[in-house]
Amino acid sequence: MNIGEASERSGLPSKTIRYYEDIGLIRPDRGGNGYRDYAASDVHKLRFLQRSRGLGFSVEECRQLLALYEDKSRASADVKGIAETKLSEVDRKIRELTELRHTLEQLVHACHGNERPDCPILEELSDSAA
Amino acid sequence: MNIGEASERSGLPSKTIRYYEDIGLIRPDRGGNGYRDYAASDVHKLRFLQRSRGLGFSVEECRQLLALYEDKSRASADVKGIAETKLSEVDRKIRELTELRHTLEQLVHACHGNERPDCPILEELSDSAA
DNA sequence: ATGAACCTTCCAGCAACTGGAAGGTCAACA
DNA sequence: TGTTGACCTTCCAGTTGCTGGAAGGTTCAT
Repeated sequence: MNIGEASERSGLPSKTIRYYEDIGLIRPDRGGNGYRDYAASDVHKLRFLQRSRGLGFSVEECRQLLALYEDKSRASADVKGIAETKLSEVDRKIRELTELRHTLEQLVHACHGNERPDCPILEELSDSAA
Repeated sequence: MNIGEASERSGLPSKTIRYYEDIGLIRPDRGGNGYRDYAASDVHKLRFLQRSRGLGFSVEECRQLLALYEDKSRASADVKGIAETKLSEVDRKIRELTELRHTLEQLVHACHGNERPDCPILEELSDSAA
């Protein structure tokens, strides 16, 4: 498929997809006309990139995460170690988002309809974080 | 407190803290010597920024989130609307991270000790995502 | 065969830092 | 009291991760 369809299916702008090719994250085929030709597996990777970038992983971290799925020759111990590291990062992010969610929910429910003279939620948020 | 201590307490590099001042996210006092002087509430905001940036919110989104806590004059309906929007973003991020967590866990448990000829987890990940 | 809607490369600009130079401040210690 | 070292200051340049636009080639429907 062409880049436009890959863009639509992955949720990434074509510009970003070309950029990801520039920096070596994906390597689509090329048709005789010079157009990029994306396989379904490329779209999978792109969607994966779209989500993991949105979740605050750097491009280099995404490269590592992608490598976990792609690398078929690397020693398993390496893969397992990296996966475990990423796993604990993901857990931390989930915890932090859950705290943020709690805070926002309180804000929606508690601070409505009146002029808050001093909203205590910032305090609470800071206290609840390590 | 000086910027070094604020940095240590918030987990943000001094450079980043000065940058956040440049773009108007925080406004610490200045001592007679020209040094920035951070209050505890500044550190709260910095820690909040540190975490929400790490969770994939843009600086502008962080500015909005901070404003939710700081703004004491804005109409409640606005605050509530913004908070609800952010709440659904946070929920989506939590869902996505939970999926990613599941995937990584499978990778740690299932793909150990052998040369995987073809790891099916990338497929699964892509299928499970909207 | 011509126009719209694609695609290509290249280059410039923006967002969000990050590093380094050049220099001022402060606390301690010979 | 001076001077050393760890702070702090501003400023400017570089990096990352895109993003927009120009200039031009391809495809397809009318």
